[in-house]
Amino acid sequence: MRPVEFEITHICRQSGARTGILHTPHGDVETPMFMPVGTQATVKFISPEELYDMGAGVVLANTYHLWLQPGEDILVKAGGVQKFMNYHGPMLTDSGGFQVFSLSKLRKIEEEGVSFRNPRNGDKLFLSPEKSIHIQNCIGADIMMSFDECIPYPATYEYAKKSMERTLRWAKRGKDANQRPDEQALFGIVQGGDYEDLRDYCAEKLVEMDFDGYAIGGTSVGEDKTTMYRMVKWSQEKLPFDKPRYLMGVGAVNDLLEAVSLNIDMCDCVLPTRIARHGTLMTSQGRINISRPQYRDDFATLDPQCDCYTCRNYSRAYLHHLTRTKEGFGTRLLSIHNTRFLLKLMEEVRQAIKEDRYDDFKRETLANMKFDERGF
RNA sequence: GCGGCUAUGGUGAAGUUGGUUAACACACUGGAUUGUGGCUCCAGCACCCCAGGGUUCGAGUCCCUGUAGUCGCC
Repeated sequence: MRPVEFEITHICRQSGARTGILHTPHGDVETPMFMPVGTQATVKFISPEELYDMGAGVVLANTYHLWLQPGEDILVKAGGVQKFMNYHGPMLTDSGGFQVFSLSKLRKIEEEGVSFRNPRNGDKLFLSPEKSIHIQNCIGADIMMSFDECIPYPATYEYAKKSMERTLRWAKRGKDANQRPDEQALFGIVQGGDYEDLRDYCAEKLVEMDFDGYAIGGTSVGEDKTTMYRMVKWSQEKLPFDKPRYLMGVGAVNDLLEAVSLNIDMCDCVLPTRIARHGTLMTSQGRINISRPQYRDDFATLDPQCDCYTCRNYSRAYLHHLTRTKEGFGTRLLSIHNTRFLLKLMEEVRQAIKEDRYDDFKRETLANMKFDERGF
């Protein structure tokens, strides 16, 4: 018995997309799903109670950030991240691989691991597959991620190949280092840039190592949509059908809908919470920047089709006012809305799959939302 | 009434011995944001320096008059 088991519940006769249930030590969640990101053991501005209320399932936390602060020893003393932050649903930790890519200019990637500087204070840091898994064991989330290298786009074939092969070796080392394989699942991550044979090979080798699930990494790093969807497609062709597939870092509406068509079961993204902090909202009629002057005296509901706490209780004019005055409550209300918006979108996705009309749903949803090519 | 001081965009204000595209900040208006450095980043925003006249090759910068504000005195 694995710590995390995946059960496919329906395959859409129209699209081939699937619904499933992810069974975790902290409860079952339906897929396809969107996972809110709580980097520092909190989804910024949203309480655990609010997360339950809006139907959140898996919540992410970040190995890199929790390692630096408060430190993995504190997580152990707390009895794991769920107890620490009082969120009792399933959780997943990213390995820190992406942070090495995104936060640090001064880094040196070697076979043993990655040396880099803490961009905040200049401290010398070193992260390796073993160390990442050790910290993730301390954090204690239901699902852990392999420590991988996320390469930029574009990358040469030679570099993408070299990096992908190293990511495979790191995946093996991380798997061997896992001290709690019966309590915490571990996912492998497919890399390989935008090269079909590399993605294909990487997936095949990861499957030989037999992970609990498989993720697709190295996307949303500056490539265009067509390239990204190709990368996803190439990555998952060799993946076992009955294992969960996780597309990392994707949260634009059109990307989520396309990912589901490609049999992706899980996605996570900072997008809804990050853009909320800057006043941008996703609604059923398209994107809104609530700070614009036109909303000053707009007393309508933010999104009449949304059932979130914000839309049930507050007007656009009030949200505009809170945003202009930089009140923290405004940030909370906008973050709640955007997060619920994507969770609800995925509820509708699952319903459409179960009713064998996912292609129709995707087409109509994109038409109604009038998002631009970015998809939000 | 007399004397001094000041007068630059929506706001606070830089503007060197008069010399080119009027600093900076805030506000404002757009935009960005995809495995999170929350309160960020990028861009735009004074056809003109209270009004009028003068000196000068050239004036926000010098001179005169007016106006407004401000302080002091009667």
